[in-house]
Order: sequence, then C-alpha cells, then structure tokens
Amino acid sequence: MLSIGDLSKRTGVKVPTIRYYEQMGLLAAAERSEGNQRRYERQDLERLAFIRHARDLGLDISAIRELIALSQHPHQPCGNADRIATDHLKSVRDKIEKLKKLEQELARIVSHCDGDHAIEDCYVIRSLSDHGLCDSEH
Amino acid sequence: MLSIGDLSKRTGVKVPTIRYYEQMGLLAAAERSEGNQRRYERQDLERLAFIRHARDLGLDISAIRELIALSQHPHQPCGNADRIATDHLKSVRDKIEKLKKLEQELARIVSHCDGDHAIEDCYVIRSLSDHGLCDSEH
DNA sequence: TAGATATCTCCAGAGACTATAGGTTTGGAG
DNA sequence: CTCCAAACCTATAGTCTCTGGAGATATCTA
Repeated sequence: MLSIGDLSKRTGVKVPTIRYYEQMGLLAAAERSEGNQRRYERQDLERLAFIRHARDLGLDISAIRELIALSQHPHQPCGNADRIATDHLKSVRDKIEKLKKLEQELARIVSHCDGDHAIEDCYVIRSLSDHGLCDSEH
Repeated sequence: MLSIGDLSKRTGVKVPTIRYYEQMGLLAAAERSEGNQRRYERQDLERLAFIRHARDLGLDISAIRELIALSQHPHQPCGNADRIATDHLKSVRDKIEKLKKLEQELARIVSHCDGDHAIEDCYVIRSLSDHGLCDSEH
C-alpha cells in the first residue's frame, strides 16, 4: 500500500494534482487508512501513469476520462479511442500551423529593429499599432 | 464619441473584454456619459487595436502593459520593446518544437491503429499505458 | 412616451492546476 | 513508549484571459 506521497514520487505527479484528479473523476476514490489517509495499490499507480502520459501528450481531462471509460470495456472495438487520438493529432497540427505564422510575423517585426533607435521609430511598436504593416492575416 | 458597443464592432473585441482590459489597466478609464456609460474617442480605438493585435500575436497582458508604457516615451531608445518581442519569438519557437514532438508521437500511435479491433489490443490505449512504447522523451 | 436595445455593476465559471491555512496522522529516533 | 517532524487531511482562494448571466439603469427609435 502506497501513500499519496509515494505515488507522487513514483509518477512525478504532484500530491495536490493527484487529489485534483480524484476530484475530477479520473482516479477512483482511494481506500483510506484508519486515520483517513489515502492508500493506493499497483492498479492506481498504473492508472495515474496513464493519465500523466496522456496529459503529457496534451490530451485534456475530458478526453482522458473518455479513454479510461473505453479501456474498461476491453472487448469493444476501439474506433472511439482512435477517433480521440486522431482528433487530438489534428488539433496539434492546427496549433503548429498557427504558431508558425506567428513566428514568421514576429521574426519579420524583430528583424526590422536593432534595439537602438527611439521608440517613436521602432518597428516593433509601429507594427503593433498598424496591422497593415503585416505580411499575412493572423 | 463612441459607445462601448461601437468600439467593440470596430475592433472585433467583445464588450466584456473591453471592460476587462480597462480593469487590467491596458485601457485608460473611459470618460462617462451623464448616465454613466463609457464614451470613447479615436485615441481609444487605436489603443484597443494595438492591444488586440498584440494579443493576436500571443503577447500576454503584462508584456502589452509594458509595451504601452514604453510607447508613452517616444524619445527613449527601443531596446526594451525589442527585447520583449525577441523573448516572445523565442517562446513561440520553443512551443513549436514541443508541439512537433507531440505530433510525431501522436502520429506514430495513431498509425498503428485501424480503429477496428478490440480495446484490449488497441495501440492507442496501450501506448498511453506504457511510456516504454514511445520513441522519444516528451 | 413607450418599448426595444444597449449599457451598467457585480459575480461566477472555464481549465488544470497550485498554494495557503489550520488541523490530524504517521513513522522513526531516543 | 513517547515525542516530534514530516506527511497528510479538508476547504478555500488564486492563477490567466476572458466569457456569460442577473438584475438594474440608460439611450435610442417610432
């Protein structure tokens, strides 16, 4: 039986975060010691590692809740799990595209500025004031 | 003189968001009509467009507050404005790098799954359970 | 002048935690 | 066995950038 602190050390998930996951219904309410402290088993460790990994990949709480629910029915087809991961992949790709546009715009703005003239002539400030100076929509 | 709704329509910033910016000190407290409603002038329109543009580029409120403060001193050198933009560019680039790693990992996971077998054999679920199946750190 | 629309303030919620306060339990040293 | 520090408990508030609602007031149009 592991304490919440042990679980935390083994998974790298902070103690308050573990309690938060319990509250959000990702982890089942743990058994308690006589003194009302949480006690965990191997199963909980695996579940928490799953959650941690999914969060690292950027999945949000509700997607993880769904995946956990699916994994409880091992004999059903996995189309939904695939869909969740595929949707997420798409949203990651969208985010990358958006950030790349920002990167270009920012790089262009910064490249015009040597950091060494007066604010009134600064391209950084001027570009922010005037969207018309931008190359593309964003 | 523009009402808050007019300002909203012209800039595309929602009414409660304009009030929020005022509260955060990005916009000066507006003049008021006899009946206590906010009234704006061209200056405010420009300021709000500046804020909107900076937000679109992903700058956070405190960075924008700093840029506005700088722009009030047109004769000082612009090194700080350049630094803010350059720092931000770096953080955008870092974010892109991270997302690209995620993208690769997710794409690999999804590619192993045809969405058509049982959950217990699903690579999506298995990869989430077992970090060891991953190609790289993330 | 009536009624529709816009505005006001204040408060709550989103998401995913993180931190604090004030109190209780546990585990190891002496 | 006793004591004390460390870990744990609950409850609550704060982070960040908005967004939405309730209930009251103001403005505009017919």
